[in-house]
Amino acid sequence: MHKFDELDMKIITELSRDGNTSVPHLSKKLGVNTSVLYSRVKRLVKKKLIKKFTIVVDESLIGIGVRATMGINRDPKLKDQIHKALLKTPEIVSISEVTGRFDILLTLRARNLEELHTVAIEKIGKIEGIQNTETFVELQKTDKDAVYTVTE
Amino acid sequence: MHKFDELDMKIITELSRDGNTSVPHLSKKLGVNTSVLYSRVKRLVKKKLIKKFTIVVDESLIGIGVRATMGINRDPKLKDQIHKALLKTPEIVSISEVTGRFDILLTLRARNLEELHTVAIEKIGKIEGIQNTETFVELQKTDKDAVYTVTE
DNA sequence: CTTGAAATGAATTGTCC
DNA sequence: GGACAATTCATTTCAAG
Repeated sequence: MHKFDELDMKIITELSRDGNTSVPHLSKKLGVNTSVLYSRVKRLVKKKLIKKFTIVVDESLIGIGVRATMGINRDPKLKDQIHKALLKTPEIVSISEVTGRFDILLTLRARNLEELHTVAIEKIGKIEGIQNTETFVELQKTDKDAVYTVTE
Repeated sequence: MHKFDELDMKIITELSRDGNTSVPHLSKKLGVNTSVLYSRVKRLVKKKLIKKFTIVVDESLIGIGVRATMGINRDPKLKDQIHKALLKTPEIVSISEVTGRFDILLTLRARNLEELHTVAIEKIGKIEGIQNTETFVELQKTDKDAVYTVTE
């Protein structure tokens, strides 16, 4: 995979930090011509290295006070219908099938611990085929800024 | 917290989906005046409900073949220095302190299983005060689009 | 306070080197 | 890939409802 070079990595690193900078501004920062940067960004979007532009929302400001990860074991025969049921649960943010002690790891958000508890017991715990759940309530989270480099 | 209304929620939902739409375009979609939308977006950024604009990168295209979650138990006395050591490990994407069976959940990325294994054993496992680790390799992940609504 | 439109300024595209 | 000119678009401002 030699499709992307160092400049591409710099572009996605910068856009990860601030996806709203204008191309002319970024071109000055990176010391490349604006025309070049326009075609690069367009290419990165076209090749899907940039999947999408988005925003990061501070959910604590709109009443989301609790985030948690939940480990789940399930009946393998009911895999698909469980996945569908999880998709329908609005408090679930992501669903990962994993190796190891659990079959699935979920990321959840809720207004408070009580609501989280209700979701865990009343909604997720009652999905047919879910054998046991274990909840890890997030106390503090640190996200790192992604820095991309050429690796191959 | 009655600071944000339905229009604000629509704005952040749309910008989550596409953080690159122009304000005039969005104003047509939402049926509100551009002037209104300009002041709204500015306010949302100022109030930090929109933490930042960013991009989503498809890491599989640049050689990141494996993602995993790792549960860790640690010596509580060495909490801070462990956190620092984890911050320095480039393969670690996020660090969450949690309740339950583990003290910390990490998100990791690596080029392949071998590299993940090396990071787990040689880097993370050798940090002083880390008592045991358990790795959950991601086989398949589903992320949901966030949809924000007024909740209070 | 809200809307819309006009004026400004900046971003984007295309062309040529 | 780089420079520039032509164009299009976003943004601010202002005036009227």
